[in-house]
Amino acid sequence: MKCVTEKSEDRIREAAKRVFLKKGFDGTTSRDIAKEADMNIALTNYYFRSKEKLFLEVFKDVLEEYFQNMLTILNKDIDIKTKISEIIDNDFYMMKKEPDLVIFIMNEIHKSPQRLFPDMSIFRQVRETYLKKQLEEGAANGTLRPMQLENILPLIKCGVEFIFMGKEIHKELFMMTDDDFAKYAEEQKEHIKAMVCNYLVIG
Amino acid sequence: MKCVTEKSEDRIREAAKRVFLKKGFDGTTSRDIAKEADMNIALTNYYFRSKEKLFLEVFKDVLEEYFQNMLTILNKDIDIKTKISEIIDNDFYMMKKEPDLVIFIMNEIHKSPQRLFPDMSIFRQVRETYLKKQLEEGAANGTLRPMQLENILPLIKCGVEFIFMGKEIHKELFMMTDDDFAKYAEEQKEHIKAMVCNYLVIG
DNA sequence: ATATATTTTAAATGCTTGTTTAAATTTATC
DNA sequence: GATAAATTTAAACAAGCATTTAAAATATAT
Repeated sequence: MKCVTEKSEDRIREAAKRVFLKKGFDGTTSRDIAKEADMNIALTNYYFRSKEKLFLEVFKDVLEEYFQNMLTILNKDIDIKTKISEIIDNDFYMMKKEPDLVIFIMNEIHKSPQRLFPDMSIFRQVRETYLKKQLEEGAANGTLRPMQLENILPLIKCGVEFIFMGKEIHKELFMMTDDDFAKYAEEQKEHIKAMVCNYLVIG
Repeated sequence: MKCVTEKSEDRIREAAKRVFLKKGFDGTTSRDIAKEADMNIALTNYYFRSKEKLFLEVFKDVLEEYFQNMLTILNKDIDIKTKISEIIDNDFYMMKKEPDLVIFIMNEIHKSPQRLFPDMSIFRQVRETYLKKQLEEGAANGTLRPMQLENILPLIKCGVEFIFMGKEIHKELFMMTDDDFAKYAEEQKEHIKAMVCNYLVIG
């Protein structure tokens, strides 16, 4: 049933995002997208010229969605333990809200990296956050273990993202139900916070 | 050019593994596999009945390859710091040797978990290793922070696997060449070892 | 050497793919 | 309200898909 208040182009873009996230580029057909948007198949090419171009638009949005909230937190003027905790909490929230997002990004970039990095100004923004300055100052005055942004950031993010990307294999491996997993993930989140802070913050 | 000493069935299986790992199930065609094996297209179905059945055979092998070396290390009678170090080194070695393996497993299971867990006796073996006993004893005598296998194991594995799965995005994000990344990954490996050991081992 | 079974082949099957066409319909402009 | 532009539609396109067929080639057994 069509929502008349919304532009067709946006309807297609949003439908495409849902389908691409779930099935990946190779697993998605133009007809899947048209059906999800409840529109004629020809309209996907009328508005976006090709499946490829539609995908690139969606992918750019998805990649920015992945970085945007983290970027805001990285630039906050808060102490570094709180910052790490907030990044991890945000990651946790994101993985629950959009369980397909990270594995989708990882997989699509892994399969064809060259095609997916056109401008990506968001990358520069991640490189130049306030956290970087905090790390330098902390290392200089001896409160933090000397580490670069590229070393600490993956340590912060990998824990939560890894168990959610591998949710089904972790469930099977450790014989967990969905409820078990939810409780397990909460435990794991606190372990990660403590482990990373213990390692980075001296004393 | 055909290798006459090798059975056709095995040639197809090995070609299929290479292509599936690189392109995923959806991105792989039967013709891709036949071409990689340098054999007639009809032979894939002559020996394996369907692309799906061939994939399931390959996937089972790949999943066992993922767990097998780790399983051996988990059962070694060595102290727990050494054990963690060996698991991480092994992960590192595996990611360099088979860069597509982990993201492939994660992605395929994420997309359709139910179809990929038939018997999986390897999972039980992972659950019942000597490490589990070491964790219980260490927690009992106060040398280790009390943790379950399902909590510590992902912490050990996520660091290395995460940066290699996201190799291309990390290269782009932090403006690294392949050589830069190789050095960076070595650094990161040592950070992970130290961080996990510091957290698990008391004192 | 001949008969049988196995393996390989080229060709064809019917179906799905991304994309395009041209006509029909709706919307905007004067 | 007529005309032009934008949008939507059903239908078709060629190409590629997984799979099957039946004949040819090869290996095996008698």
